[in-house]
Amino acid sequence: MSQHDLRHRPDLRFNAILHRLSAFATLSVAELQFLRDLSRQTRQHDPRVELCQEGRVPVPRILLSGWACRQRMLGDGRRQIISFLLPGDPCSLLERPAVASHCAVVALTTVTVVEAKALETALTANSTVYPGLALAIRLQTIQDALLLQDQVVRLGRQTAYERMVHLLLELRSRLGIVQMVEGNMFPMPVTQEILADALGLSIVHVNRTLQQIRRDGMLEFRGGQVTILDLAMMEAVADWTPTSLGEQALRSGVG
Amino acid sequence: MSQHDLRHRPDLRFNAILHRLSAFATLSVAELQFLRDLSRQTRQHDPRVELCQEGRVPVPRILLSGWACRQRMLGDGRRQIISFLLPGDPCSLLERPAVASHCAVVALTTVTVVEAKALETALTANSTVYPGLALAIRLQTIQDALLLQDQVVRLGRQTAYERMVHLLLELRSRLGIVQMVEGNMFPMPVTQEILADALGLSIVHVNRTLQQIRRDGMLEFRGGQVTILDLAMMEAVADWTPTSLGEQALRSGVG
DNA sequence: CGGTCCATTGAGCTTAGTCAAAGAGCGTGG
DNA sequence: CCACGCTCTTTGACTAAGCTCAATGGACCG
Repeated sequence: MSQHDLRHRPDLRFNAILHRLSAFATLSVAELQFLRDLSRQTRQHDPRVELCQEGRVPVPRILLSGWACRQRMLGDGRRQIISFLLPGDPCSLLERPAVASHCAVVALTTVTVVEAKALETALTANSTVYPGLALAIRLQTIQDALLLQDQVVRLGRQTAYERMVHLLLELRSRLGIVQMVEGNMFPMPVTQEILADALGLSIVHVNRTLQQIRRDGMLEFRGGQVTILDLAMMEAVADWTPTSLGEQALRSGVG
Repeated sequence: MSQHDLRHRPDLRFNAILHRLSAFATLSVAELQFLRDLSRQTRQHDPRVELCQEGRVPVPRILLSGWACRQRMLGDGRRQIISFLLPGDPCSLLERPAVASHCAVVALTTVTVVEAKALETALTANSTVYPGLALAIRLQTIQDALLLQDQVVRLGRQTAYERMVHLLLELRSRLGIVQMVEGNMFPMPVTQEILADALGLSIVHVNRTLQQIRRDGMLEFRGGQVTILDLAMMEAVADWTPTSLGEQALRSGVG
């Protein structure tokens, strides 16, 4: 299968960062050029590689392609995925060492990352040089906090079925920003074990829940691709609100 | 009973803000005076009052006494408490409207709050006037993010028993910063329903879990006061790490 | 004294977890 | 080309954590 071709064409990979950041602020020509220069130096990592180790001083990066996650391990091996990092997402960029080092960032698929040290120094040294980038990164951080609140609600007060649907809606929404949703399809390159660790469920239960959702005609899930069949039903099931992602709130909060 | 006397003596109430902020940064005499002036104007609210409504433009405040929480409601009435706000905690201070308006802030007890608009303007206008306060507030925000990660791990991967112990350790640790832990006792002025909504459990199960913890000799819980009896056992049960609160990480991240 | 709010208890049920085994898909090497 | 091993998905049977419903008891208050 070649469903990943699109995501691995270099120009479109770069688009992930571009789309993500320009979704949050209007970027000047100079800023776009800066990002372009930045993304010349990419590095690849295999699945399971720790991009940031828990307790280590973090290196600022931006994810170009592939999926990663922030995660925490309990003493006996239980894992909780705090959040997913999708193409275009910065990772420990302009974060205090304290926050970044508090949980590990791990590649879930093969990932391409950009070293963003230059961006970080440019922004901390003089915040007026790239005002658009500064704003975009700040809003990105806010988005992050909102998603974390959603995660808490999911884990605390939603059933397995609702959790799964809600997470899929979140991923669809976020992938849409970086143009990775085509029609009602989007890539989903993770195993059911990973979904289990994100949703606080067992692998077996994730499997059965997904089957139920498919049987109810809400979506298809084959070959690493999700196809939404009944968006309205999914939104009703998951108690989804458009502001759940914070897009509208973000825009209104800027002006 | 008069176990709340201490917390209602004005000078000690003020100490909450003082303790909280000076735990994160060394404050100058001018900064201390600024806080003192700020806390002249206090306002009281009853339990269940919404300090910030979901979707409204938030007013920057600091909690002087009493407990509050950030919460989100689902369409059918289910409630999830995102985080507890304790004395000394700022509430939508220097937060983007987007984040603050995404969930409601509700008083859990009678609360005294300080309007912190003046602090916010002072910090945004010129960040060099009160460098200590600016740093303290920034670190406070970081602390918040770390606690949210802890909450995700609790809800996602810990049992009811572990969750409860872990939350109690978190509260003890946070109350310690504002000098509200005396020996191994601290105030716990919330109902079991509130604990349930914070921990993603039912009221009944919270009740049984607390009983089990008491029976196991880890703590006592009477008259709105918790007494820790076996801290080591609690830390072992909850997989507690000293950096869980981020205190150490915070300090190391500053220098 | 009745009312209200909260804690507690019991019984039965449901959701989700565990254990174990069987397919399915894929890459590799013979 | 096929067999093997690996990883991931799927299924069944059973278990257990936690929920719901319903009732009781205790404390406080007007």
